[in-house]
Amino acid sequence: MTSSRPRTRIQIKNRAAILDAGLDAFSAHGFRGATLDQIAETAGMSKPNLLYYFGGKDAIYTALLEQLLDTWLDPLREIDPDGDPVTEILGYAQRKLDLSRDYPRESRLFANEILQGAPHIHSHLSGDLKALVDDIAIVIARWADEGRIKAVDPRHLIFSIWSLTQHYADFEVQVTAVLGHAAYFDDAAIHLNRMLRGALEP
Amino acid sequence: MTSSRPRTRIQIKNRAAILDAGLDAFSAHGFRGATLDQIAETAGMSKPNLLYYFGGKDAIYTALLEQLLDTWLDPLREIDPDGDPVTEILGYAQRKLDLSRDYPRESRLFANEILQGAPHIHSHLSGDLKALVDDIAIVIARWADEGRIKAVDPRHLIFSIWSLTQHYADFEVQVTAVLGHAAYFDDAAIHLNRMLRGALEP
DNA sequence: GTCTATAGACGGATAGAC
DNA sequence: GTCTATCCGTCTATAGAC
Repeated sequence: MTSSRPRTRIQIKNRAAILDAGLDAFSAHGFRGATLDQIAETAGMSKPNLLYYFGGKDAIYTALLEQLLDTWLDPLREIDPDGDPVTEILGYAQRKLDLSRDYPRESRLFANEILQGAPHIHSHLSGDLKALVDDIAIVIARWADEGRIKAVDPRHLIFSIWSLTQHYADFEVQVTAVLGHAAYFDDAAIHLNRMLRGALEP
Repeated sequence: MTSSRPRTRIQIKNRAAILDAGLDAFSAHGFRGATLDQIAETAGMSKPNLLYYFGGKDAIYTALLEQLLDTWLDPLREIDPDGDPVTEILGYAQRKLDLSRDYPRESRLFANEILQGAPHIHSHLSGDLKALVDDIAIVIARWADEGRIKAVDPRHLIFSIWSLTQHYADFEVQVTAVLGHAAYFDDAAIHLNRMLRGALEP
């Protein structure tokens, strides 16, 4: 454990408020662009009080990233090697799209971190993430070999699903501006389903 | 004109050095995360000297964005409404992928700006960009109506091409970490070609 | 055109009273 | 646990010599 466990109700409540405010700030401005003043104000407490709960700016950011990485890859782990290939891949894409709709701030936090060179999580990318992708890539390659989906580069297919789905959270401002309205996730789901089906079904 | 034209050779050279250094900094850290010290050092001059050429941090950033927006949409404008639909769309995707390969910093500059809410270019998105996408969407819709490509949501197809191609510049660190190597653009081109062909050909 | 020096605001973090 | 006051470093930008 890097930090002591919260015990009292007020500790739990304040830590949660800080993390939520931090997510607002870091996802909107990146690590260097966010300020403790801003986070403290959003969380409804003074800056020294905020620093009573977290050792510093870095500690808040790190806690958010760890929390995120812990759950961000779950949809990928849920792919069933024994399931129907098209169903499994489309289901994965849908779960990722759901994440973009339900947790856009988390998506943008992650995007900011990667965009700026992933200084805090580089080892995670070439460690856990690479290992997991390698595993799934074997499954997808087998499906292609068996002719159950079209020939496809497994890793680039995964990149495609990441980019297609995360785009709706990370570039939300642009999507909304171009469409002229904000409620686009149902249309996006239909579109992605059709596109991926066309690209994958033999 | 918002700024006086550079005249002497040394002015041209210094302004170019500043813009290049600014592109480095802003694309890597976002607007608020980048510093003038960093830009001045990369450009090889003192901070006051840098400010002799540009009015301030904002002026450098704005100049970079204007320069970028001016050329960023050219590949989209090159789509020929009278050409072969699949060829035109795949050609567009390839041109966008070339941009990600040849101008990754510009892609990340744009991504940072959008990710952080597009404060400097919001009017451009709902103005010029929306108008251009609306035009192309009509062409793509006609192609679909004529049965020359599969039924597809034109605007979401454009989003898909943007996300698929820009991902290779914006998430370069992650792509490299997962693949274990850096020279992936040829593979990406083959993959995108196959995927889009499968998704589009009737 | 380029520099040193510095103003003035803001950033993260701490001291110490309550 | 929470606050006010404050330290100190960094940031953008300017003054003014050369």
